[in-house]
Amino acid sequence: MSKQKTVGLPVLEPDDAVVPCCPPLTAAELSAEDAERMAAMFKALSDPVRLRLFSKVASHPGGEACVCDIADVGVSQPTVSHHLKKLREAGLLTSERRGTWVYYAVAPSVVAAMSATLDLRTAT
Amino acid sequence: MSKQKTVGLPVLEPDDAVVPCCPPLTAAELSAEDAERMAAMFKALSDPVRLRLFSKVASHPGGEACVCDIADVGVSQPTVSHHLKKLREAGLLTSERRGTWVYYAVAPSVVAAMSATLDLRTAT
DNA sequence: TCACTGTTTCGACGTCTGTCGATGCCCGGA
DNA sequence: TCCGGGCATCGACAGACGTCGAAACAGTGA
Repeated sequence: MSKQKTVGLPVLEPDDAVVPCCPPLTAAELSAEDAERMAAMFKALSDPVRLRLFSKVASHPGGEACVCDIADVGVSQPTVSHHLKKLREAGLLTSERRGTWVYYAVAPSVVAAMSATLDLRTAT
Repeated sequence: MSKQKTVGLPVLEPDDAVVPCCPPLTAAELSAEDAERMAAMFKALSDPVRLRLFSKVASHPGGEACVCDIADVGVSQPTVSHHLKKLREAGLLTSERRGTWVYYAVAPSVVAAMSATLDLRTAT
């Protein structure tokens, strides 16, 4: 819980992350743990500012963008950084520092999992 | 802020509802208004209890269930009712009273729209 | 080395949200 | 008509969340 000040940016290891959690909601009742995990992902997108930030990253060529390119969403930069951190912690974005700038990119597998979870195709 | 219309709760007409809001997040930046609307839908699923309730309804045969069948999620009944109301207001569920019991059903179009919004297939 | 810029972290504040018990409304059965 | 059960609403409270300014950190260029 306490990432002190040792590393600049952990970037969230792919195998330690949030990935495998998403049976379709129609398949069976979610367990309490799965519900907790899924809710955290939806919560990450439950804020307009975060949604716009995510959209800006996702719609950028290559699915990645510099903070400086997306920071204009009507709130202060500390707030932007705060929201990007939330998206990172939810596993929806990854970050990478390249010289002066930090680039954020979508984590396709996690987003695809969310989409699949909402897939209602079950009975035909 | 901007919550003034309060939708009595009458089942939410299909054409007056929350439906058409969801371009894929990769297609273009969300406008502030669209972001607001989408965020509201994600927020409805951003709570573990709501997610379990929704899952219970969605996984029931026919995609509908009586409140009495799904109310066991570890919180009090007023709380269950409160969460179902939230899901209803977000357009994800519809409710219908049948005699003594109230049945909730998923609104497939709205859920499908959310799923489509998260679809990352775009650039290739 | 220093100065400058981009980004994150910190601390604080007001608001929103989930939760509960108590209460009220609606319906079916006696 | 009254009673009883299912569900919604009300009012209140603690905790979480979004927001900001100030400050710290990281890299570049001179």
